[in-house]
Amino acid sequence: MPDPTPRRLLVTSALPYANGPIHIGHLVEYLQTDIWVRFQKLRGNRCVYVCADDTHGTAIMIRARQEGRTEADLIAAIKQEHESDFADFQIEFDNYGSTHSPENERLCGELWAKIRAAGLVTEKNVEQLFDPQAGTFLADRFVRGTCPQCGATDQPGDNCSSCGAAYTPAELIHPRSTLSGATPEVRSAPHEFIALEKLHGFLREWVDTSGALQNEIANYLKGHFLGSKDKPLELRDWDVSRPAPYFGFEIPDSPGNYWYVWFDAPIGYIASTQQWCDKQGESLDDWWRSDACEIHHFLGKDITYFHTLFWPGMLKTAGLSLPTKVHIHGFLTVDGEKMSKSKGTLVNARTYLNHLDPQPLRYYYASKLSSRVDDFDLTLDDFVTKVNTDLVGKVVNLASRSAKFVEKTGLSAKYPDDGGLFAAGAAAATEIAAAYERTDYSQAMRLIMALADRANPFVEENKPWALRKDLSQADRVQDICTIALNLFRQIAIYLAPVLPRLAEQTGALLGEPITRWDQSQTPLVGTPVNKFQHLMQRVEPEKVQAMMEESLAESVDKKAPAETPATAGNDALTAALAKYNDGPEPLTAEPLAEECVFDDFLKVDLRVARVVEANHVEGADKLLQLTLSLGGGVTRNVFAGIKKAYPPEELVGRLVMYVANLAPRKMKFGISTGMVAASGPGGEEVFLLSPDEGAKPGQRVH
RNA sequence: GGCCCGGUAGCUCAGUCGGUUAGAGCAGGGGACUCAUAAUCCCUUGGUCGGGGGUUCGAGUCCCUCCCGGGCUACCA
Repeated sequence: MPDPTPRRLLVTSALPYANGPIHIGHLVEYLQTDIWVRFQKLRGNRCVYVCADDTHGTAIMIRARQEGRTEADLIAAIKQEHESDFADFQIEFDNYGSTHSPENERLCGELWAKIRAAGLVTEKNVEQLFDPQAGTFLADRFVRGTCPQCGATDQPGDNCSSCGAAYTPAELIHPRSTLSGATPEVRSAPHEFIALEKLHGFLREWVDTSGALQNEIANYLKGHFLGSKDKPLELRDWDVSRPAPYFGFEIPDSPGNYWYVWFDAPIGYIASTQQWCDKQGESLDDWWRSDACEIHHFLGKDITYFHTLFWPGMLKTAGLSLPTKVHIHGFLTVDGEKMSKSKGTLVNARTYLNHLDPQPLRYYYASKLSSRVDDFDLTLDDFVTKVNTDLVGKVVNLASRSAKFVEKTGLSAKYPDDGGLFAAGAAAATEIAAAYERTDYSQAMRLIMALADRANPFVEENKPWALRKDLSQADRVQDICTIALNLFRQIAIYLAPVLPRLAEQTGALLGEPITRWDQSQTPLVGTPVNKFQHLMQRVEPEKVQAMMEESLAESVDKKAPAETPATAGNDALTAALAKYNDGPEPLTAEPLAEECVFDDFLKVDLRVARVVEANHVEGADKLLQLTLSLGGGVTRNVFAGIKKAYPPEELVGRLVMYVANLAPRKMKFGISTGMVAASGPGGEEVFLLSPDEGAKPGQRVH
């Protein structure tokens, strides 16, 4: 049952920022959207899914600078990563663009002109901190200093994490730029503002009556920004420009000023549509200036503000279509906690893919997502059991237990009496479709699994494996498997938006591709059945474990270099570091080794040992021969390359660090058993390690 | 502090307009089966629906209040 008249739908996901990789939190949104888009296409609707990288702003500019490359270079590389991550998660965009595109620049200019013509633009001077060393204005988060209220040091530029006071970065005592460590100065520059308050009436009307927003979102907007009807709040002017230098588009009628990233980002939706239109020979007006086209935005609750006030305001002023629906989702937690880099729970898409197939995550998210703004939890144990039980145990099992019995005969010519199972499944299509339509995927998944729960007992009761032994029952076996496979196929169709690969494989198995929702209404009969192949692998807990470990390892790797500039933020630490002024050469010469686990460390048996003899070695330039005591009369013979740094007589009696279980090594002058630990590049610069007073020979170091 | 969302079985969650003995899946226990990726099927244990009060013939559901968790926001509603 397709919709009576095909709808035209333009669908967007929020634009990921070109400053980092896609992680499993982002994926909630792209998977939610992709499932919806696939559902719409399966239903026969005309649906176009556009997205783009969000590339502008100070953060990108700074990062490019730090990495010594151009912004264009940086954002091109990130875009490639993003696109391959999405593709490998089976997220299919009709167009994936960039906000740094000619189409976007042109459209920004067009919208800007309309907004200016409507009299909404005002100019005001803004005092902002300027980093004289980096030569750039500083966003609040690039400034840290001492809280003017409570005196806590190293606080962010907008509010104090200690006492909660709110202030401007200019009010900080001892402010410092986190970019250069320099003391910023206050500079004044003209900024362009959009007077949103002039659209107050329109926005209130839209929030109240358009039906585009979830209830809780409408409440939130009224509570925080619009105010109640009898007690309206004033909408603040929106600062939409940034002075140079800024990576973005220069405002044509305000030279030296650039559009703020949040001005050009949503316009990126239109620009991406434009690119798609150009490729398809379509007209942009049919998508952005047509009542016949629905516009659906999917985004996270963190950016509600931009998409539900500014964006409709901009669209309205520019004479473009308003969003039909803004689908706002909550955040992902992992094992009940906020995702955290340091805990490794903020798993990158690529890290996931290194260990697991995308379909389990697609299904798991679907089974948890509703049309509400609630957060939901990725419970790792639950993830494993749910996916394995539902998809492998129930759904795929239907095919895998019946397909091979009909490999030779194919499906029965006529659909047999199944006691109404297929018809009941067909009837469920309406309810399942309605759940998908309102993005209540968890409900859809429950309804679909209920079908699988009815199909398996059918196979159980009819025992094709037993009947098969009786040749006279061959037709009956074929009938039973025809039913089982059709029930399976019906489920695969319903799951196709979530599990596109399974749908493809099902199409291949039964010789008819799954392309339309209404294929669920008619059983397949009289067609051959291909050789059955595994349709899905179960999720092994060990792989999930390995993924989490890799994720944790990544977060540790990245932390070390990132912390170097970040120390500029901490007064006491900065002072301490300055006092000792240790240079970077040793670390540079020999970077930190790959992480190992404690068990790895334990493999090395480090012991305290006493040097009881130390002798020159005849004919050796660098070596001394040492006899080490581990106490209790246990001694070891070691050749150590420390001759140029230590005269033997100075060594006798002292304690050293001894690598006790190193495999003995035959040398020109004898066998060396283990080694003495020392640092330094070698030659005269060798520094033996010794334990503090009190250590005893033979003690293990750990 | 304000606002919003939650609290239902060990876990993850359904529960329509207030309507009979509160449901599912997983986990636990017992059994069956052996076609299927140790998959499947049948039976089964388990809940003062966060506490208290109220409205009602009847409350998981509506109202008040308190407690707990999460989110947003911040001296402004």
